[in-house]
Formats: sequence, C-alpha cells, structure tokens
Amino acid sequence: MSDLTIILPDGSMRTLPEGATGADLAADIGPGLSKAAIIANVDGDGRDLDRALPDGATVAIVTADSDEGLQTLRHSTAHVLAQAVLELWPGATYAIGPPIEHGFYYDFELPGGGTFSDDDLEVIEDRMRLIVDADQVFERCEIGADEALELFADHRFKREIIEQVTSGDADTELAGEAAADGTVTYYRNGGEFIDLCTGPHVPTTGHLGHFALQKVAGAYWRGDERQPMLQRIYGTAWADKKALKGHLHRLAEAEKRDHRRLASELDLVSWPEALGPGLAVWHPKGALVRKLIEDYSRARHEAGGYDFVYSPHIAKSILWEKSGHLDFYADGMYPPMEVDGATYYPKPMNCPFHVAIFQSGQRSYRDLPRRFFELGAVYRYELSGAIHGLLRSRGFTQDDSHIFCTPDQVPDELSSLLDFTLSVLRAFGFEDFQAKLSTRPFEKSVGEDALWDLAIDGLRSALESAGLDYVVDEGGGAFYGPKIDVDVTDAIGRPWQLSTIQLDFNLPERFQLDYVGADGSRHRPVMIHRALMGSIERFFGVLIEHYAGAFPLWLAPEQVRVLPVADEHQAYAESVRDHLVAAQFRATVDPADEPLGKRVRAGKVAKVPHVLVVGDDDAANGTVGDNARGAEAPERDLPLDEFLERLSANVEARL
RNA sequence: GCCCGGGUAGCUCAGUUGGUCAGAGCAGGCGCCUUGUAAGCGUCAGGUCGUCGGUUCGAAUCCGACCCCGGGCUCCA
Repeated sequence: MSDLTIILPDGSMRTLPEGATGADLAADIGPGLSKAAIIANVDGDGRDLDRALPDGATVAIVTADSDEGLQTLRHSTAHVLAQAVLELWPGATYAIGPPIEHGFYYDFELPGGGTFSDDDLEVIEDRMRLIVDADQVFERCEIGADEALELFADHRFKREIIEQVTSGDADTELAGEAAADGTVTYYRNGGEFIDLCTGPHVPTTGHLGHFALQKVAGAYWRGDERQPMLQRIYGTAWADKKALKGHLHRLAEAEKRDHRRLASELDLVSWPEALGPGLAVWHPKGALVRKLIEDYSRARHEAGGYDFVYSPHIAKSILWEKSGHLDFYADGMYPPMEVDGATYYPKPMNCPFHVAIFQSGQRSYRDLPRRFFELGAVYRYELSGAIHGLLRSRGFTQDDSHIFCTPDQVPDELSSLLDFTLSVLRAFGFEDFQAKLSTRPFEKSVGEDALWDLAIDGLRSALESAGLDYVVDEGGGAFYGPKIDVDVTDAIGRPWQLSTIQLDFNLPERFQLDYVGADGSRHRPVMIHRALMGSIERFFGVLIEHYAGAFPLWLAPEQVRVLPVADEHQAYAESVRDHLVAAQFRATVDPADEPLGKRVRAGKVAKVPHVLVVGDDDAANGTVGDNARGAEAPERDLPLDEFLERLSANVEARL
C-alpha cells in the first residue's frame, strides 16, 4: 500500500495513505479546517469531501468563506428546497435549481398547475429546517443515461436535461446538472430524495442553515416564453448568521433608496394612473433637478463640439421603413395613427431624424466629423411587466447624439468620445466604471470586414487609453456594428448600465449617405450612436438611488432653508434668504409657527443641504447657525459672508 | 405579454368568520403656543374602500372581468 502525495495551495507537500479523501486531508491539516470544510478543490475542480484524492494532485480545502464554498452551500441549499417541496407536494416535479448571486432558486411544476403562495414559503422553510436538523448525508451516485431516464421517469424536465446533456448539445445553463460523457450523476440524501446534479455538495445537510426563502415568481422553463411557466422560489444563503443578517440589512437599505419611494416622499415625480403605465409627470422640485442635469449636459455638449438639433415626436411610416425600424423593431413601437391618408408613428429612436438632417445638404469631408445632439423624447411600447418607475418607462428622453465621420476619423472620435463620457459621469459622483465591448455577431451582420476591424480596434484602444476595465462580449454586437456599454457603480455598489457608444454601418447604407472626399468622389460616412446618461428619466432615477435622495448642493432643489427661532427673527431670516437668493442660491424661510425642533426635523427629512437657524445673537452679529446635512452638530455664529463663500465653493466643486 | 402578490384619506397603514368597519398616525386648514436644534396642544376637513358587473335582506369583506402597482420571467435606455 503506497502513500499519496498531495500539493497544497501554498506549494507545500503532504503525504497521506492511499484512498485518503478530501475530508482526511482537512483533518490532517487541522481540526478547525476539518470542521469548516465544505468541499475539496482538486486540480481546479470542486469535489465532494468523501471522494478519494488522486496522487500528485493540487488540493485546496474549500470553506464557506470563499466564493466557491458559498456557491456550493447555496447549491446544496437549493437541493434541500427541492427536497422539501417534493415531500410536501406529492406529484410535484422539479426543473433546475442553481446557485445565484447572494443565494439560489429552484423551479417547480406543481400538480394540476398549482401555484405557491407566500404563506407556503414558511411551510417549506420549516420543512427545510427539519432536513437540515436531520444532518442527512449527500451521497453521490453515477449511472448510465438509460438507467437515469428510468429513475427520473416521472420528471419530464429532468429527463429533458438528461437527453440533452447525454446527446452532447447542452447549453451552459444546464451543464451543471449532469455530466456530458454519457454517464449521469445524481445525489441522494435522506434515503428518498434524489436530484440530478454533478455536484459537488456539502458533506451533510447539517452544514447548511443560514438561509431564508424570499419570494415566489413565475419563470419560463429554460427562459423561453414559448415554454411552460414554472413556479420559482428564490432564497438567500450564507456561511453564518451574521452574513445572512448583513445581507437582509443591505436589502432593507436598498429599499430605502428606492427611487419610486423617494420620488414621492421628496415630491419629485409621480405616475398618475390616468396617464397610463410607464408615463411620469415631473413636479416642480423634480423638474428643477432635471433642468440642472440637462443644463449641465447641454453646457458640456456645447463645449464638446456638438451641434444642437431638434426633431418631431412622430413621422410618417416611410421614414421607419427606410430606417428598418418597422422590420426589426415594430414590436417596440407604439401603434400607428392615420392622418390625411398617411400613417404616422411615434418615434422610438431619434436616429432617422438626425440622418435626415445630415442629408439636408451636400457634405464634404471638411465638414466631418459632424455631431448632432438632441435631448430627444422617444416612446417605446415596453412589455407591461418590464416597466419599473423611472428606470424603465414608455416615454423617455435620450441625451442622444449621432456622429457622422469618415472611417479614418473613427479611432480618434471614439477615444475622445469615451473620455467625454467618463468626464460627464464623474461630475455626478460616479467613480467606478465597468465597460463591455461587444464584437461582431457570429451570424448575420452588415458591413465590410475592414470596417468592423477598424471600429473594434478603435473601441478597444479607446478603452485602453481611458484606462477602463472592460470585458469582451464576443459576438455580442448588433448586426449593424460593434459597441461599448459603460456601467457605473453606485454608492452602495450596484451596477447600472448608463452609457452606450454604438457604431452603425447599416443606416448610412440604408439612407445612402455620402460625403465628398478630398479625391472629389463620394464616400459613405460611418455613423456613431451614443448616449451618455442613456435616458434622462432613468439617469435621474439612478441618481436618486445613488444619492439616497440627498442631492449634492449643486443639484439640490432647495439648497438652504432659514429658520427664525421666533417671530421676532422673521425679518432677519428673510434678509438672510434674500442675500442667498441674490447670490443665485435656492433658499426659503420656514416661519416660526411651529417649534424649532419640528422645523429642523422637517428640513432634515426633506434632505435640505443646509438648515440655518437664526435668533437674537445672529440678528445682532450678522451670523447664522448652520445645520449642514450629515453633520453631527450645528455650527453656531457663522458669519453670513463666510457661509456664502463656502456655498459658492461647494457648488463650484459640485459637492 | 406570462406567473405570483397587491390596490382602504395626499402619504404609511388598521379593518377579525359579509351586519355602527369607514378608522389611526403623519401631511393639510384654522386657533392657541413664540419656540436656539430631529415630531407642542386643541380643532376641522378629507375616502363611490382601483373600476364595472354579479351573489346576498345586506359587500371594503365573497365571485367574475377589466385597470393600475410591486416581485419575477422575457426584453431593454
């Protein structure tokens, strides 16, 4: 009987008797690790702890505090969820149940088309806890495909997976469910319950426990709307109680930032039912902030070499036929209206109008690049279930531009465009960006290879010179050109996709655009679509969540609120306000007909950046007491002039 | 569009098995209080209980259809 040599992640060697398992290795290293071990990572692959280790392998013992361990934990918890549901609903069948970010889900089909209610979650969770308390062993089994089909005879989704996986054309979504080499792996625990799965799993259900079921949702089998609708249960699972509590706390915090809630609390925007879904009205305060955002955008574009244009909200069908929107995008368009024998459509995009402007005269290479900019309102018939406050609406305003340039100009144009984009986003307090470069689709696309290569290289070098992190989505571009999408990370770490820079080789072709080159002959320009904020509505919604409703001074609808201590200070309070207003600040007075404490609270709740309190001393000395938002204590006896200077400096710095 | 869950006063919500169940707090109006830092006191007004039909002696409550909202799926700025 020979020994095994195992290499640990730090490069050290360990010798174990032949047949030793991951669990043996963990125990050999130490009792703490032995207890915390979830799986073993053997030469890069996760394996159950009770499997024998091969000689010479590099093995890492995985615990729940690593991503891999956590993923295993969540996957195993999903199994227990399925076990509980199948025990509680005889005749139910199950589809897939993978780990996801922060947790897991499992899809089921209940007998007779039954559905889960929220109350069921509690019952299921109780049953899951019984299974965890029973500390059942997860037992790995391998069988042939035919045998597997028999074993899962009553479970059509499992059989579909087995058939697909063993025939070798499984997609990645299903790959974790069975092996591709003709054998099928399943796990058994508690004697009765089996589930198709390649594993690995935690050693026993007792290793689980810090989980919570969260919600019931419908989900199409394999994400395809032509397939049956299954019942999905979402849950979250963590390594320990503290992590679970932390996660639930973060969810509660995110909910407090919900822009729909804040928009109504801060009197910014509302969605009157009479308007229809996905259509908002902007109240004075919201409109003021929006105007500040738009003013800033316009100022930057003006300085950035853009020409401002405007276009109507509707146009005849011929325009949309020519642009191809009616062929490719008709589902997303509002239905047409018939007027004077012609058919008009509300615009879902601004591009054809900007093309029409380009076409209004003969263009020379000397005119290029030409950058048309418009805050253009568009209407898209979004699926009703997709609508979400300001983040996804049916009417929205793009900070849209179409740039027409020569192929030679593409690289420089892209590079300066990306810098411009990031610079504008940074003004709103976004510091972390993540970009995605989408390249030519593998299937059909238009445009010459050389043009695609030029554009993709241009996008890539723009990303690199901007020093931006990016991932490449090979084949992820539209049929008409490659693109860069830019995500920003908000104050609590959530990503939001805002900007998009998109090359278009199709529209110039469809509209037969040309310019006269230096050689005197006609050439086809390249078109770049780009939006920085994407949609003003959506951007505003993201900003509300990013700032948690506390807009920085330069964007705050009410910047200063002056509170006289008593009626006799009213005149002084008004003079302070008048000074502020004269210096271009947005300031109001809240008179003394309520106690000071109540008015201070009201100012704080309204997230006013500066709540000033003025009384006898202030009136006598020309000072104010400043309650700056976020400050622990008020700052008393601050000379008004000094306060004004500070405000100016902070507005200037966009703080 | 599909699955699940919801719509009660401007907002947040109570309303037990259909029968004083049309309520509370905040916000708003009006008085009193004159306040130095996160909710002073009193009082008044506000709702076709999402809409429309049905069951019933009687419906916020039960049933149906529709509208809208939320969470998902799909899609996307």
